[in-house]
Amino acid sequence: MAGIVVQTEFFMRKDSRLSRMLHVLVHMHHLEQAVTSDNIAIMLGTNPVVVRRTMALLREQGYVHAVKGHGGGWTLAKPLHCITLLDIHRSLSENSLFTIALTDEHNNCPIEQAVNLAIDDVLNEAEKLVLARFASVTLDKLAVGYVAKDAPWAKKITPVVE
Amino acid sequence: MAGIVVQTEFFMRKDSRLSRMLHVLVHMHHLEQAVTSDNIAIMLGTNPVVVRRTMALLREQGYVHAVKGHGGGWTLAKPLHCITLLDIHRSLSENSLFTIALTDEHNNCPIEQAVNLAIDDVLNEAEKLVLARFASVTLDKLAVGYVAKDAPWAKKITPVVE
DNA sequence: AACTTATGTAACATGAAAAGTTTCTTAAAA
DNA sequence: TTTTAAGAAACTTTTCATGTTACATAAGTT
Repeated sequence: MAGIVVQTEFFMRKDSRLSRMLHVLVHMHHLEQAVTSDNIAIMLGTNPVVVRRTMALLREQGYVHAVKGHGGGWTLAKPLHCITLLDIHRSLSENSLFTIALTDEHNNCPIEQAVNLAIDDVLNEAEKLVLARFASVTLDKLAVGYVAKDAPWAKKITPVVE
Repeated sequence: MAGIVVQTEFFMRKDSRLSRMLHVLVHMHHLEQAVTSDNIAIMLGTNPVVVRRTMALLREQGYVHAVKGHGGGWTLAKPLHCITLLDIHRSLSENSLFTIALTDEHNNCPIEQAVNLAIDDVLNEAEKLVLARFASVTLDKLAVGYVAKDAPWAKKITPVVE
């Protein structure tokens, strides 16, 4: 974040985990019960192992809670208004926000330094803006008044008979 | 750039072409003679075919000129003060600046829409900032008073004997 | 004309990390 | 004991800038 970030030979694919996890967290809030990795996977059109892997990063930071066994699954560990986009973003990745990489082929070339500095200045400012904006949005602002208990990925709720 | 950019399943590695090409263009200005792809490749620590492939994108936009055959090579087609960082950036890529991708797993889910809109708002504003800054920097501002005629990648200049 | 130098281009291989998958272990409730 | 669920290890897949090999084309030199 400070100075010239050198990332030659460092590659990164597009990362949709932020979008996916925010989506999941808001649905968890509406459901108000534990959701299994299998159900989340169906919801996201992916695999439960992918879900566990990604959710584990949120668990490590204390935003969700996991319970094993029958009736277990994932629950929110904090109310949505206590979680920001930045919290989730930071939990998921420490990588650069940008697809633009600088070079360090010639550490002593003043032209390369001038080029990298010019690019880095711009990207650092843009990153600051993104992080500040992310910090200003709490997840409850994404929670529209919607409950999808009947959606195909929603956990089947055993009807209370009689 | 407008609305929600949907890019599930679209991946992207880090791209150092902007940094590399700016570096090359400024050096070309200082050298004031045609530079071969081989020499640029040595300068960048890469392959002449990679150089041709990338430089060709700049040639298509009229920023550099290529001459085949003996004594040929690459030259600037415009003075540095007529080229901006944005010009080069646009010549090289139409891809997203960001490593963050949105999802479109559920086009009709208002939560996904709210999530994507929140992220997209932030990224769009950051992108505007980056492009505006890139547009404001002309390459002559990167051209420090440096000439590296003796650098290993610099074209050997036949000394004028007597 | 033959040779040399250079770009142009096609057709491959490579590398990194998220994503996807398979298989197994562990824990907890029924 | 069986079922349900997370946890985890060990893979494969995917994308695209990058790297590489090989050959065609063009232009100056001898």
